[in-house]
Amino acid sequence: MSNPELYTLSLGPVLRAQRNQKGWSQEELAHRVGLDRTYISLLERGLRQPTLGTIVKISAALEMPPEDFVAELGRSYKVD
Amino acid sequence: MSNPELYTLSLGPVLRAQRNQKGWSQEELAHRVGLDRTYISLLERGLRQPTLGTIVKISAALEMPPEDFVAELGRSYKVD
DNA sequence: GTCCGATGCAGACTATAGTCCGTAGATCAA
DNA sequence: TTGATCTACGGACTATAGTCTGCATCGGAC
Repeated sequence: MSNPELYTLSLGPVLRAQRNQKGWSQEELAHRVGLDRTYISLLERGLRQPTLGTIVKISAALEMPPEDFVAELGRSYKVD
Repeated sequence: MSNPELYTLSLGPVLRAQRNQKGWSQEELAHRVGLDRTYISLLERGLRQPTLGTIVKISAALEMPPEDFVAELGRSYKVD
């Protein structure tokens, strides 16, 4: 896990795509999920690794199964 | 999210079941995943909320798709 | 009885998730 | 041009993920 900017790269784009599809701003999504607006920004840019609970809350707000996020992440995840 | 001991309840048992199925001790799993033994114990007892990266690493060690963990979690997760 | 591998658990610690300010630049409408 | 909305980003902060050490307990082997 040497480069924290690489191994969450896929989550951000998926999150952003889903959010845009709903036509929501980062602020609107943040409000619906109960997170901070700047944190959504961090997630979309792949600068934060959310906890499982956060993923579940976000996906609930987006009406998207949480497994989809994880499936995306797993796809680009490199172990060392 | 008032009670942190409740909303991760399902992950622990799943993790423990998978580990036992492999016939591994907590220490052996911890070593394979690259985590601390006591932390595996905390996870199995539902006292910690792992990050996505941690889930992916654990499921990789268990040769189990990470989506399965999340599916289990989502099933018992309560919003508020 | 003792020994040993496995687990629970406590405390003190470090790393990072997540919050809360504020500012700046881009875009678009009036 | 001005104003409004959206997003990137910084800094300082709080909450919690994850480590490390050590000790207690429980079973099973002997």
